[in-house]
Amino acid sequence: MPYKERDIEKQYYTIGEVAAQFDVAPSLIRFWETEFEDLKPRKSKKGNRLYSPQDIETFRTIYHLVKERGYTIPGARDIMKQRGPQLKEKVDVIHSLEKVRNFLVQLRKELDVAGKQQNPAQQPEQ
Amino acid sequence: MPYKERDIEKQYYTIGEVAAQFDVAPSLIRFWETEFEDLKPRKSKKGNRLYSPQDIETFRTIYHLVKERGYTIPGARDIMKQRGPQLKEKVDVIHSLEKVRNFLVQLRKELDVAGKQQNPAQQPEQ
DNA sequence: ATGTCGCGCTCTTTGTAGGGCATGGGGCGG
DNA sequence: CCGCCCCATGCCCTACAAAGAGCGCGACAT
Repeated sequence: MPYKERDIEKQYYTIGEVAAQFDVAPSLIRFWETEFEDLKPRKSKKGNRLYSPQDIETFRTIYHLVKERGYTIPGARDIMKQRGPQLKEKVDVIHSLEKVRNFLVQLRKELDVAGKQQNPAQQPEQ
Repeated sequence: MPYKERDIEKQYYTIGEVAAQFDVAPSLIRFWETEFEDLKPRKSKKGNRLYSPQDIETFRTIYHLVKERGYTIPGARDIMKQRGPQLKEKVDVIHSLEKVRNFLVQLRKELDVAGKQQNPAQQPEQ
């Protein structure tokens, strides 16, 4: 397993928060809910979707397959059935690396403010 | 004469033969030719496509990715650039790590120039 | 031999069904 | 009133298929 990060995670997110986090439209999240069995968030009494951190992970996996790897929706469904656990670890690793990257970017900002004179390092992409 | 000529003929397949072998329409093979750089068969003087065994292998790979694994065409193109589906996923991780490493190397350079600061960086949030 | 007819295969260009969402309307609740 | 709910419908590309035209080769007659 990838290392466990000590995040203070909210228990539930609204669809708007999830949409903002991944920069997608809420309609896309609702649409994927009709396409992927695994993406079934809780709902409040009123009917609003309540996304747990686990739901976010599921969404992230789908997002990775469809938007970053180029699977069709049926193709992504198959992969999630067959190689779900293995795949999840890879996605976790990539996500952890992205967090580290964000941290480093922030760290450099602080160092720039403190030192501020030399040419800034090129920021890693992706 | 029959021996030699038959041998030469077997070096190449027509589009109809390839289509029959994979049970697809010739139009699909031509379309994929416009989408995948690697699928460029020789052409006769007349302009007819001549598929070598290597071309057949290339087509088989594309067929596998698009029809059996469920990749989109852009997704399959990306995979084709690599040297194998499993390798590709490893390469993703390695590539990410290399980017982070390059960033860190550059960051260390900056720290050498800037000298030591006691400004404690915060843990990455999230 | 040689015209020529037709058939099968190919070519390129143009048409199109459906996948993958987005948008708009009407309603509700905090 | 803003944000979310649920539909229904709209709509733009992707991923091919169909249409229309041309070549070449065998058969058959000349």
